[in-house]
Amino acid sequence: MISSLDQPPRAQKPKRTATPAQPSLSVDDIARVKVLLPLPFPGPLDYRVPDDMVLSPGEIVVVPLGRREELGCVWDDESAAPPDFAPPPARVVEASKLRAVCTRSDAPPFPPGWRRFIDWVAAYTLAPPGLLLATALRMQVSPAPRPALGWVRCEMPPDLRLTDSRRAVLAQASAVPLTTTDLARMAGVSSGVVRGLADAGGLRSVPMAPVGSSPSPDPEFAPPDLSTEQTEAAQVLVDAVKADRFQGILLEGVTGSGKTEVYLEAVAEALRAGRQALVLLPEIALSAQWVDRFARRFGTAPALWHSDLSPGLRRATWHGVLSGEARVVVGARSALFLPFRDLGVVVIDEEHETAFKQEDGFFYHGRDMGVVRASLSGVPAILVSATPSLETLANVESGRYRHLILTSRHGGATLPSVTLIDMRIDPPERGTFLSPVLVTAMEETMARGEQAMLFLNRRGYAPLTLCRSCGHRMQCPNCTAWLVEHRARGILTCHHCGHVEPIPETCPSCGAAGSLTPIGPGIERVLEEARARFPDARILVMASDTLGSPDATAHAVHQISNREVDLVIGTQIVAKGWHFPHLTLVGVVDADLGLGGGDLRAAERTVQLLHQVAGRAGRASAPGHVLLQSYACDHPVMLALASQDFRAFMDQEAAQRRPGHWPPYGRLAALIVSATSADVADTLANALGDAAPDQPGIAVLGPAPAPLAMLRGRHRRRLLLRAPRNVALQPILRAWRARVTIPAQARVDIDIDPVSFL
DNA sequence: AGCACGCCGACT
DNA sequence: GTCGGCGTGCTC
Repeated sequence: MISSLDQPPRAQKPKRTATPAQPSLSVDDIARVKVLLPLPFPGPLDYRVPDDMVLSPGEIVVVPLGRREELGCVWDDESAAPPDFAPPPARVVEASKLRAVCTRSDAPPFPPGWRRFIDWVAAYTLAPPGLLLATALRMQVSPAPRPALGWVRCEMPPDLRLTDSRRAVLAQASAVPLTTTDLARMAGVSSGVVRGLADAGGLRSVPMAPVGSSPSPDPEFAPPDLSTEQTEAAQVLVDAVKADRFQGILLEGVTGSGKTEVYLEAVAEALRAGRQALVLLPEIALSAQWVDRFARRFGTAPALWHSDLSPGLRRATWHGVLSGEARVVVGARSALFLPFRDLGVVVIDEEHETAFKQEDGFFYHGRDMGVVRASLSGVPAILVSATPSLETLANVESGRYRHLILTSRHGGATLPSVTLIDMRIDPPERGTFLSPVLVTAMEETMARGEQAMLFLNRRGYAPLTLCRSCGHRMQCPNCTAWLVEHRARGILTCHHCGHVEPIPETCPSCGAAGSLTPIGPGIERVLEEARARFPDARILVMASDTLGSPDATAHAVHQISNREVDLVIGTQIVAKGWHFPHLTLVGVVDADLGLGGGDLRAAERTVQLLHQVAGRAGRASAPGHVLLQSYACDHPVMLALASQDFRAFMDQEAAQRRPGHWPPYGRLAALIVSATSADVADTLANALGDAAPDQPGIAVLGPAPAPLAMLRGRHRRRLLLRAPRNVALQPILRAWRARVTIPAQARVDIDIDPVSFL
């Protein structure tokens, strides 16, 4: 739904040729350059080039600014953003006003594809380009670069005690040094195991070689054993990489169909061509199993990129990407902003995931920007999903993307059966949340020695705490949200701002003692019920707040694969692409949960999430079964899940969105007004409402209090702009914003292509 | 983002 | 009379 796809950004393709640009001579015969500073300016500033200096775009320079000096990046004379949404040109500063560049750094320049991407994203999202440069510069800065140590295999001391975890570590260790973290992650154990093994003499420590000299992934290391269907799809992807031009390709395949193995062939082709590959994952939690698969295919681990890399590794990876020596990067959406020198392919795995949408400070969609990144580099973008987003399907339908489909599960496994449990007919006993039908199925599954999973996308014990005497509801002081009880920790907490308070003895409103009652189930409460019903079952809880680190997640996954667990109870995190071979039953505790709230994409999202959860069942030989507890069994979402006819469901969604020009058949932008005072927020929101654009075809909704009217102590109001697809929103939004004065205490954030309506 | 300038309250 | 609060405004 982004205009790049209407008008693919022209891949100005003097790629692979580092054009040492001529410093442009202006009419007044003074050499000037544009320099982008890491500051929230509307664009780059002009500087004079000293006579004895030659500068090329992308180079890092020090320039004077006011009475201080700043680091900046020599910028291109022309914005790479298409004219329909590029910012208006800045007025030219008189030659006599120009100040001279101080010094030029020897650091390698930022590549042209990267610069075009920064320009494009800034123009598209209405973010100051300097702030994007600022994040890029921050990425490479490391306060404490310390020489990392890695572990390699060595001769075993004869008295070494071997445990299962230690064996797993040894199986991953080789002559290639791996850091403690990576080794633990790959083995699915905690880093303590690695340390313990090393202390016992089972591993030898060597200084890590710099990233550049680590072995490149070898495209011929272990070619996969693919089915006919997979081979055909892989060939198309390989050809697309060979073709070396932009092309959008949707790789759709049922859960367990081996999509990863297929797109890794595109990565292999990029490697053969001596180029780089970027694989975007929605959340890095997926990376442990992913890295494992990658290493089996290519003989070495890829470079990882996510927010909590150690500073040293981050810096090394950043420079490896810039020098071209880091060949494959797998990362979260921020990896888009790495300065790839010679990108050969971009893969966006789980493209339907809303986790790709960044809405923190500045707003962009990682999936869409991934496509733009590929497009600006003139290379294919491969979007991968079992349940593609409506946006991507619309691009397929209109012929902008090519469509590859994998219809069968890999290795002969069959898709799970999906059955609805009508909670109006088979309700759970009073005070419990599992229907007798589900309980029976769980008993039978575990009796067969197979694993079961319960899914509930709600952390904590209960989502609402209510006083039975006066009806008071425990609410967050900073947000328009209920406080969620976490019984294990004895607290009430807000899932939006992190506010924590102890569970009070008496009602804070009427003072009644023992009257506070938990309402509704959270995952802890389901655990309590499961423990009571299955006292002998080995139960594992998987929730983002109980797992904490990637290490802990990997360990949990390992336990499940190893059959150390009978029952898994989890939130959203269990829906990721995990492969659990012994899991045959999935019970969804509250299938209706995501449907409330009036969100445009609530239905689509629920189908995608629940289908993804269902896909965890029956991935090996034993068939899988999925039971959905619902009070709305005739809802289109439930019918789609039961029939597994997603195409019909998506067609229906499309038919609902098309007439009103809702995405992907129209464009949306949200203006989020926020201020510490409700008055200031209201005044500004109303002023924006009065100054709203008045053009045929363009609708403005609001201002209205944001669904979370107060968040982290700030009052929020929203306005929504809707326009037909062929209208670029950016000029309209720029003009709109310029018509009002934004007081210093308030902020207006612009969210182009909003996904969440919070 | 910094760092100015600028215009109103309690201090040597 | 000055030191200093942080409210607008500029930086090529």
